[in-house]
Amino acid sequence: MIAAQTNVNRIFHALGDPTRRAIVERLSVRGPLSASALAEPMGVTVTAITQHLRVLEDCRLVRTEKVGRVRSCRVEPSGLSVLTRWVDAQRTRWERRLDAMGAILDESDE
Amino acid sequence: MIAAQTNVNRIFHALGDPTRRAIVERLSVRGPLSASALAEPMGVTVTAITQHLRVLEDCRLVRTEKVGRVRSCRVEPSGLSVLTRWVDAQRTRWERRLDAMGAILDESDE
DNA sequence: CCAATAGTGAAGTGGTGGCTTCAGTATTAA
DNA sequence: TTAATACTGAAGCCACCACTTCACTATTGG
Repeated sequence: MIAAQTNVNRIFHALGDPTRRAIVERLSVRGPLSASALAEPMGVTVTAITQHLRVLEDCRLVRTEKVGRVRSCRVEPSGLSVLTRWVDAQRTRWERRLDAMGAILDESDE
Repeated sequence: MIAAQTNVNRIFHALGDPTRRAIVERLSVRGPLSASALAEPMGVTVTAITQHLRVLEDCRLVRTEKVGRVRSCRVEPSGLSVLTRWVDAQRTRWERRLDAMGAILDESDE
């Protein structure tokens, strides 16, 4: 529970940065890419990309693997489910509240 | 398009902050709340809440209305759909890429 | 009217985070 | 072996942002 909470925290924080979101988007379209391949069109240093990759990997949004001297990066699509689960939870709570309000109104009708 | 992009930006940034996410969560469970009612259990000043509310309102995650001297706040559930749309888009792209890879493999099989 | 309540605006502070440079390591190519 | 490539670690810089305090306005209850 608490672990899940902190993971929600980290995922939202991770995707709150445009560059990191761009990395995820890019990895979704083009397949596995190296760090330098990611850096090139983004206008940042490879060092910056490495740092972002660490963040994305920590919250399991991206999986990387070092083969030889190049780090191969790919999305971990299941990582996004944390996001959908959070959104769905909000929706459920919201609807539940509406239902409860409806029940109260019905009651006062009787 | 670009407007949508910047809105995605703002929504992710808005929800990247734990306090703001707590506000959204709390408003989903308990109905409309005042700024001070939001501040009380969060351990922050009412001023801080006001600032957060402005951010949440700017990206249409929350709707507030000042009645008398109290600002009544409620969630705008449609605001979260931007989030689900983004996640779905990533999933679609990812699956499309897998399909394309499959097609290539099929081709080389012939 | 007076006091209490609810919120707002401005300004300042501290911390975090994204980015850079630079100096290094490990791998690959010639 | 030498040179080039691909990345990594450390350290520093700077901008942003969450938060505070303080002074103020607007509303409401006695």
